[in-house]
Amino acid sequence: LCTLNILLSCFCHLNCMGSGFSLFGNMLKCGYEPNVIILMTLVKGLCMDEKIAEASDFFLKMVEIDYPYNEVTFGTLINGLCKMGNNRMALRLLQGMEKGGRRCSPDAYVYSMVIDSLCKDGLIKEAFKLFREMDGKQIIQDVVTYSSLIRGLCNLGEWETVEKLFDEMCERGILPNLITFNILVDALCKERRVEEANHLVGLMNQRGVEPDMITYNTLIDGYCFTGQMDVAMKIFYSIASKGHEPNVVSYSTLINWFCKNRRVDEAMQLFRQMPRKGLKLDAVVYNVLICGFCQVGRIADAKDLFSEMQVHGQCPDVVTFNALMDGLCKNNCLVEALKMFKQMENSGFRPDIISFSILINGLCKAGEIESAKKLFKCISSNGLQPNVFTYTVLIDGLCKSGLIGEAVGFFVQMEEKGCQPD
RNA sequence: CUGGAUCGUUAG
Repeated sequence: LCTLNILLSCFCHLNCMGSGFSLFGNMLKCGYEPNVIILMTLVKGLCMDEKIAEASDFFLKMVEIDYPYNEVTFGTLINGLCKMGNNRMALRLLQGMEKGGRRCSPDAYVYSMVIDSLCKDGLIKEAFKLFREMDGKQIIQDVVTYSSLIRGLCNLGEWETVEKLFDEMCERGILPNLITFNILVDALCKERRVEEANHLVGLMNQRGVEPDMITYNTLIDGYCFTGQMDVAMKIFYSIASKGHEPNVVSYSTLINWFCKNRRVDEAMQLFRQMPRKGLKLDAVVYNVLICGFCQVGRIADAKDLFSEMQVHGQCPDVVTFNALMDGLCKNNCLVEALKMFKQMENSGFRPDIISFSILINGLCKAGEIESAKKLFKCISSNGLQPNVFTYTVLIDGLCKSGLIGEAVGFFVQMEEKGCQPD
């Protein structure tokens, strides 16, 4: 095991986590019980992503000097795993805590992290299992544990359970805090129940929980979402009287909705106010506007913003490129979109599944079915998986070109690959 | 002084 671990560390050093994982897989197949150390090596390598070399160095030293890893070390690592969406490993590590040479008892922190992560994957049943497991281990759930679960349940629309949990936590003296309320306010808004959300904000005030900028931004987005931009603007302007100042998110929320309603020039006005209010323009605001201009066909303006953001020191990201590529595709500039795809890859940005879907869609709509299929094949070699969107644009393209047989083939394929048609 | 939950942006 020791030898294998060193090898594993080497993979980490070399930034070859793929090899690291296959080694790990082989270890399991050969019947080795991975110990805490092995797992931590693996995790650390993953955690740091770009900083793998340093992380491994550090960890090797930890092992050498029998560094007293503890609940916090575990917490850091489990958190890293969760953030990467690797629930399986996070769970393994959670279970491994008690088994290591130095026994660590899992605490509410690690449990909450994993519960939260499971919830974000919609695995509410698993999350509840852990929640119960805590009871068995006499680990007392706290406000974070409850808030995470509540958020997960909200996302699944399980409101009855939400209410039950909310009451339960109150009864146990675990009082909902600002974040708990913000979660609920947001969930109500996303269900278009904005008035209830607003009412809840009143209620939290009564309970002595002061709304913060996140609360107000959430409401602003909710009112915009339900077509009540006027109400949203009122809230926006009333923020100052509540002792806060609108921040970047407040602005980008409104700008986004002006764009969505094709009111790009008003969006632009708000945008130009931001520096005067001392707000730093971030990549998101730029992305919102670039997308807005593309959607009304003002590609030139979108490109201007693309340059401007770089001048202002904001690095374009995948979203920026995707928005522009989509705009180009939909405005008969397919060739330029493809050029941008190359430019993105050359400047070290990894296209995501959305990039591929956009281009496949563009190719299909331009009648370039063959190229679309070719690009579809490239998806897996980029370490990505086609999703419902990807399949849909391709199937649609095939159908519209009369290639029904091939379309059916992809339909079958998507189901086989566990991608649910919607 | 170390680890956990909440708001805004891109594709059918």
